[in-house]
Amino acid sequence: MDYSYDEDLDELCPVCGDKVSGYHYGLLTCESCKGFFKRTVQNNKHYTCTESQNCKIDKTQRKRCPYCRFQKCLTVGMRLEAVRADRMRGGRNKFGPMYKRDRALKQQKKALIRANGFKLETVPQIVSPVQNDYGLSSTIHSIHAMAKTLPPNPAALTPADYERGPYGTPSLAMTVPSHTPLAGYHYPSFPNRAIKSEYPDHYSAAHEAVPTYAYPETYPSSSPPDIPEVILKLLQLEPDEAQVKARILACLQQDQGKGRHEKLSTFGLMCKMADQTLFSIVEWARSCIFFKELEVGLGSGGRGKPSTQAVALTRALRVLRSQEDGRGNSTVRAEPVPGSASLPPSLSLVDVKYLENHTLAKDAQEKANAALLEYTVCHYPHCTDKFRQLLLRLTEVRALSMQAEEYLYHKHLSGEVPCNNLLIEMLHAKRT
DNA sequence: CTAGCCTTGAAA
DNA sequence: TTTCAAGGCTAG
Repeated sequence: MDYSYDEDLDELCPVCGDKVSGYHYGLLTCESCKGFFKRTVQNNKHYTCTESQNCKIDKTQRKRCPYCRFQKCLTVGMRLEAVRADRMRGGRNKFGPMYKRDRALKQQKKALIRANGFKLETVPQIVSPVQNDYGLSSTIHSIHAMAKTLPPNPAALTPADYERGPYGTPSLAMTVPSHTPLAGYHYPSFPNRAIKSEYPDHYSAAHEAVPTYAYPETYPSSSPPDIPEVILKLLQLEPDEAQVKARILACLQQDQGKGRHEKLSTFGLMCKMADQTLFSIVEWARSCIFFKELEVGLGSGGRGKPSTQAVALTRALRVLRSQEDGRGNSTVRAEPVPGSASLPPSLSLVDVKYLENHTLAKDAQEKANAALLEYTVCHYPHCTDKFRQLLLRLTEVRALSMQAEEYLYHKHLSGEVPCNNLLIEMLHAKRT
């Protein structure tokens, strides 16, 4: 959904734009499209388009081309199987829980918009009006643990998924349908999308060879996946914690093995560890889905100063590259800040407003936030404040981070931080 | 055939 | 008992 529009937009029928009268056959539609869809499916109607099958469907023209209207019904996600073959009236069907969740999601979004006085896309700025370093990263980290406890297959939900228990076993009570969906309707526009009915058809010729429904795979706004795709992708890229730990340990042992005379203080050791952790973060950023598309030119935009954090990260990346070049020295050799560098995408969420490609970066932030919101609404339906709470944790983390930064800087000034420390390089870059 | 209003009835 | 998304009815 596009959050930048007014919330009233939610009240418009996705087929014709008329006023929505409730959930019908899978999503919020107007009364007329509900009726149209019902008539079409119940009576197994097949229309033809006299034009080129792409007629505009709006409130005034929806009567003109039933073919394109029905096509649009399917495209936006109206469900053939919600039309009952037995014509049973009343009651609830298996879509109930889905409607409920969709409603909750919409409400949460609205509440959020209202509560903050502005639109969701600007939410990142509540978190930190000054800087957004690793905002996305920390967000992902904070939910990583939660995600791990979830069932392994979070593919897009269909109503059938609501009927399964938390461990994938169908719950007995739900396996017998109270109403029979209308089977056998086949709409030629989506030949590849035909799926088999999940239920036996008690009423029509039982177990026909090809009892097919057809509808597009997309299910806009009404059936958010268990775990949003964005989050899944990010999770795939999450560095393996054990690996990171092992690397840090190896690095420390390597130093130890060199038989250095000055033994590192605890603080010194921690700096080393932080340094290595920083590498992991930069590495993560380099492969992160959002950043891959971004190409950021520093200093060439003539649009204010480049992000100092970006500069710092540029250094980090150059150091990383020099390591990769095979000289194998794990000691940091920071290079001078380049006047103009092609920044890998990794840095773009850092300080969106200074980046050339800030539209993409903003978009990434929006996506991440939307995904997080969706996730929290789905998985913490009873904790309506979860999303905000998580965002608040981020502010706390940032506050801590800034304290640590101050501390580190003072330590550095008094000469207590080991030289060749990437951390300090970044600190310098930030402060210049 | 359309679309607004009415009736139903299982789930919440 | 209330809800609300199914199906039904019917004037236009």
